[in-house]
Amino acid sequence: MDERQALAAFAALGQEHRLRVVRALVTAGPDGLAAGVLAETVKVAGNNLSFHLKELSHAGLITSRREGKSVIYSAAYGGLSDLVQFLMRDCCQGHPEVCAPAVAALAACDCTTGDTLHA
Amino acid sequence: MDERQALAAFAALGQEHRLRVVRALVTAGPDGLAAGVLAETVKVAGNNLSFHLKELSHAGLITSRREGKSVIYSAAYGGLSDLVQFLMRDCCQGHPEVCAPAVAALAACDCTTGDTLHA
DNA sequence: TCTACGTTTCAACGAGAGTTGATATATAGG
DNA sequence: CCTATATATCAACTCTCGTTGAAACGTAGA
Repeated sequence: MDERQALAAFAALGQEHRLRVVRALVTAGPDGLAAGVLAETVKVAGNNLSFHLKELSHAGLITSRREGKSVIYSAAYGGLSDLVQFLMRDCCQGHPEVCAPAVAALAACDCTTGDTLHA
Repeated sequence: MDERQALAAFAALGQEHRLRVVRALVTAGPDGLAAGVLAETVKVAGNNLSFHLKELSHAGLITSRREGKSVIYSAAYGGLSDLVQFLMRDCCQGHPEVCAPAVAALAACDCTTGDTLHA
């Protein structure tokens, strides 16, 4: 992930409705949510949501697939992972000792066991 | 870190000049950089940079201290760490298995040895 | 084919972000 | 005290972003 991609991703997440959409999709898991359900969840008009979904998709944070009349959106976990790694990679430049605590905190969140991180 | 703080942080990072400032400060380490040096580094006019620095500071991503005539800015590693943890915590909700690869990738970046992460 | 449903696109509007130039504040030296 | 340097603040402008309503598209069932 280069700076341009990271910039688009951060800008996409720096908007209330879009951040809520991403969180909802991340929580929903790989099955994702239909656009209509998502609209109700984040309380945004359908046409407006469509605008935000396009932006999130363009930023590589979500993906979509059609299922009958519905369009199902789901989180692009790879994109989110890349974004986290982009932040951490920068953090490691020059003075790696300063971000070691962050890595330690993340390691404490053992995702394979389903434990959640309480920061 | 709650949603409001994360929103402010993402919005702050979703701007070209501000993202460059943060990266420069993160790379510079705890010693930080003077406002004037930062202005040259990111090629932004001083008064304009001051505006962005205030926003980054308000988002909890950087800190400042005065040293003589200069004001030295440095990265708020805690704030950045919180942001990463905010993303990962959400990722762990509901379907933890999907973000396990991200955690594994971060664990491979052993910051205590100075290794950088090549994503 | 016609209708209903779900979603997307488009143009227009209003609000807010980012930039610029001029001005103000704070510190150090002569 | 006066000047120079470094940074911050302010008002004004421009431009982009987010929202809205109307219309179009695409799909499924009668």
